[in-house]
Amino acid sequence: MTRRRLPRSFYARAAHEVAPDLLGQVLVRIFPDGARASVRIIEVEAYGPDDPASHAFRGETPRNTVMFGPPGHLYVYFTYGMHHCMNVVTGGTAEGSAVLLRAAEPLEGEEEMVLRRGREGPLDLCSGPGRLAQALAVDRRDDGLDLVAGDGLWLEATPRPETIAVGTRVGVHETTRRWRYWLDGSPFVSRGRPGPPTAKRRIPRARSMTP
DNA sequence: CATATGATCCGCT
DNA sequence: GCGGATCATATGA
Repeated sequence: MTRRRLPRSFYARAAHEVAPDLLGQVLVRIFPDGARASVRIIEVEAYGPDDPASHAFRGETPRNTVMFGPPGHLYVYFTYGMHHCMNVVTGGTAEGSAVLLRAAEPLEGEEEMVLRRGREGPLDLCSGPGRLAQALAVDRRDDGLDLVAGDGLWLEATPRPETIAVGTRVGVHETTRRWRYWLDGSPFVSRGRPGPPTAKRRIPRARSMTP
């Protein structure tokens, strides 16, 4: 199967527009040792400008510098003393918006991911932001990585996915911005369970975003 | 400096 | 469902 890599223009839109379009897209990882893995994006969350839940809300700091750079780069942060989380920078340069990758479905290289995770079973490999980063061996060395022009990690375009569910973000008590999106009914969603979806939509993917 | 906290995960109950 | 692990980061003294 031949797929096109997502172009910079895909990322250069508002986070809450990019987020649902990321669902179903394939994230490809080439590990430092050359092994390959790929996963299908199942769940994401958008973080925009003027968003109190965003790491960028209080301005640029050494940690979130990448968020204020050009779109299409990876923002990786370390949290809870033991987990890494990966984000895709969106919007315009210096806007400070991004989409958190929360869960995915293993496609290729499951053996590699089992090794990195120390756990078996496809449901336990990438179902959660910390798990996903660990399965793909992503850490702060990957902070700032270019998803469009770099090698090692990139996203490939796929046909439009099934129904998208929408809900509130994990750990964010706010009902106005329902910026958590996942593929409805997928068993690969993370266990940060905010309850049932508050809406289901069929979001047509822009023609330029599909092969 | 000191301290509070977190876009989490896991094991146990 | 709950609490512990474990530390970078941000903030205030």
